[in-house]
Amino acid sequence: MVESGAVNLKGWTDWRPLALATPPNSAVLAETIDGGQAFRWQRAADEIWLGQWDRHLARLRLGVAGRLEWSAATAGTEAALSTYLDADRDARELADTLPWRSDVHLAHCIAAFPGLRILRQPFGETLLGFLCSATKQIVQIKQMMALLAARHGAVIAAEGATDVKDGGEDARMGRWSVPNYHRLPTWTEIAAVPEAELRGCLLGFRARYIHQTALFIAANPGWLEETEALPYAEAKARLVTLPGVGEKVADCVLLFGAGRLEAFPVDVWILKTMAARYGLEGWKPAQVAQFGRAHFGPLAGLAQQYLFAWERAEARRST
DNA sequence: TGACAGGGGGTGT
DNA sequence: ACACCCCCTGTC
Repeated sequence: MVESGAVNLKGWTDWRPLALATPPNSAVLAETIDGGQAFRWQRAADEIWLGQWDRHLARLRLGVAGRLEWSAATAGTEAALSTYLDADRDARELADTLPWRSDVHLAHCIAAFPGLRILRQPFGETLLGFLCSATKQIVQIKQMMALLAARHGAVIAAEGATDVKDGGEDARMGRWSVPNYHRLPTWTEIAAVPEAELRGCLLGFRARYIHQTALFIAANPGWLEETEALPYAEAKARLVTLPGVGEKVADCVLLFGAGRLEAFPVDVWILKTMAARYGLEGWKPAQVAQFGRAHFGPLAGLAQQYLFAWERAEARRST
């Protein structure tokens, strides 16, 4: 347990507007931050989201006139949030460059989720999240991340606000302590954690992959940063050399953690929807990925996210 | 209320 | 193709 560097904070800043050319509605906001790109957002109250990334702790809500508003408990979070949400780019303009004019289904997906964004998360954290993702649903991945942070990540904040309940494991264990917020462990920190303890964070067989990846990254300083800076194809080629990282995970890391919108992750959902909607029955994941990049173009990853959001909504409707 | 299957956003062999 | 882990969810 890492306890050094604790910062006691007085509380949250006032709510302030975050300028977005195309703000999301409530459902699109949820889909953006809690729809499978990121795994560290939770509903703190009705229509208020609490999220963590890097050393930041922030809240989001939709205010009057549908304005997105933020409040932070950490320093420097406004600029970091702007980067995280890729706020300088207009989601509608980006979507408009997709080939929706010749693709009716894509047009429906875009219309259904106006303002959907691709996040720009910290690269290392994104890698950790998607190493956890194999055959796991979002709710389970979020549990793994919460446990990794609570047990092995440095404390980033301790605050006594009453509008946010569970800061992590402490509350679940019924202790009296004020909830602390922890950042995710760095790769160097993970490298120092025995694999058995990682398993204790519900990682299952992923513990071995994460442990070995951590050892490699710790032994090769700068490797992650160099990888993030490389062109898409080279960065992906490097990522897939890590244990537990295949094509799908590498594409997710580059799409959601490096702003490489040409990355087109193909999971079982996309495989199914592409088969059904684009007549690709029997195609293999690599073939569907090639089709996706060719059909959707340089922002194929954004198209993928619209299709994914549509399928998730469809699945919810049928239950 | 509690046990019991079934299946899960992949990767490696 | 199948093992890898084991938690979540729905069901009886």
